[in-house]
Amino acid sequence: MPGQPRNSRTSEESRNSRIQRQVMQLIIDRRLQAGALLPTEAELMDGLGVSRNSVREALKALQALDIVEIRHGYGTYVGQASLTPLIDGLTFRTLARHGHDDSGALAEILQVREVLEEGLIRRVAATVTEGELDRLEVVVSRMEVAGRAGRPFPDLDREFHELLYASLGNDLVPQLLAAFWTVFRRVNGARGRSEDPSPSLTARWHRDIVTALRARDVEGAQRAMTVHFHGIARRAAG
Amino acid sequence: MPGQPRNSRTSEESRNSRIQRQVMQLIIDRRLQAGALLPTEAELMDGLGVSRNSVREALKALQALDIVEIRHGYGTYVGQASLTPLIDGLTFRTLARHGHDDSGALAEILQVREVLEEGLIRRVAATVTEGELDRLEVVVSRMEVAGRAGRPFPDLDREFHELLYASLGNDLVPQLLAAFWTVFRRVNGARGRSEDPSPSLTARWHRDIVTALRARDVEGAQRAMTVHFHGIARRAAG
DNA sequence: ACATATTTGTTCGTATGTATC
DNA sequence: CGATACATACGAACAAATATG
Repeated sequence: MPGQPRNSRTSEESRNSRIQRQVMQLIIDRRLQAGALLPTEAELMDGLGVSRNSVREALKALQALDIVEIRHGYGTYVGQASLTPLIDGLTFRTLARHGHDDSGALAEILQVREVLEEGLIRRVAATVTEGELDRLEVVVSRMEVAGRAGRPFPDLDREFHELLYASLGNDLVPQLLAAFWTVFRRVNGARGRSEDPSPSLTARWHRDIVTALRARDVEGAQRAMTVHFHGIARRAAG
Repeated sequence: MPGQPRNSRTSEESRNSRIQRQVMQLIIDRRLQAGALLPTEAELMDGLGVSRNSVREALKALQALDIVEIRHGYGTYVGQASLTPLIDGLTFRTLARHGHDDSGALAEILQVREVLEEGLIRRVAATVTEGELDRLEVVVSRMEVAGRAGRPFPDLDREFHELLYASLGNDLVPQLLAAFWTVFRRVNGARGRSEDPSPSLTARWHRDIVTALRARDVEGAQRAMTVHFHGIARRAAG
């Protein structure tokens, strides 16, 4: 039976996480932006007074968080700090926790997406420009073409929702939604569920959203979004 | 000038990420739950046909994602797959991208929280039980005590919002909100901003939320939540 | 096209710290 | 207390990828 970790001396941080912290601090202190070149492993060894293996283990951990990006034979760069770790974590968590037959975890993700998008669509209705609506309509038209042919259109779906929230000027929003979207799709795919049983119906949901936005009908837009999500949920539950 | 990575042979996965994937697959395939003991490094070496260092680097990466948990001298366990990586990533991203003086990144996080909680509170109003309301009221009372003494109460605040969404039965929701909350607090703290300039006001916002919920006043609850967030935003902008 | 320097990737050996029995 | 099993850490060497001349 494992007890709590010993930790004899007080506030002793593990070597590895200390190095991770130091590298992050180095990036912040030197104002390094994404894509900037980091010190080499050898320089970090000297600067931090640890072995190469320790440096490498810390860098691997930071790479998993997309805080650094390592290129074989060239160097280590400051990473994008994207939400990739969230995608990986949520995907794993969903597959590992509920085995291979439960859909409860997917429903949780879907509920978060639904709440977010229902709230966001109201704000979008106030800020979206005619130009953005035109671009959205182009995407919807392509959805309808695919839908009539019975072809699913995951990329168009993703593009639609990304375009939709561009006018908010909040970079976190589209990344977060894209993360949830990706997890949903990955887990659904890993369970062998069909991609989109009725593309034409999905296309119409999106058409309804644009129509309501064009009319600056806040309530209607939110209602259309709700319908959209209830449609997804019904499929996922089956 | 660095170009794009070579990647001569198509679909070549790096060794390290392959090992990571294999370990995750092992957990899923064996139906290992959080806290379960994983094979030792030596066993993984044999099983995957790679050296100890490669195994260790992969495990460190998985540890950063909270997919495994490594205990010195004892063994490696399946992790909680919490949202810790999201917290770390968002904190770093906020501090690194906007330097030390901008509050735009904090505003983005706050907007996501606001949209989420405004949407969630409406659902809570329909599902929350009297017992849960009682517990919420206890927390609020303690807030008011602290508020009258001028003491900030970050832990009570966190507990309130966690309790609030418990009735939804969606485990992801409180974890996600807690993650945003932690990032906000950490970044705000790293910038030397005062914790909560007027605790008594904060306490009243929470009181108003409970009062509206008790009356099953959906609109009022959402309005109270909006007021709460606008208050936070006003402070963060200063 | 070739050689070379630089940088990361991988492996091995060894020693040390930590928990269990 | 010792014995055992395990993770942690360091150092050295070679392999592979990349850039430069």
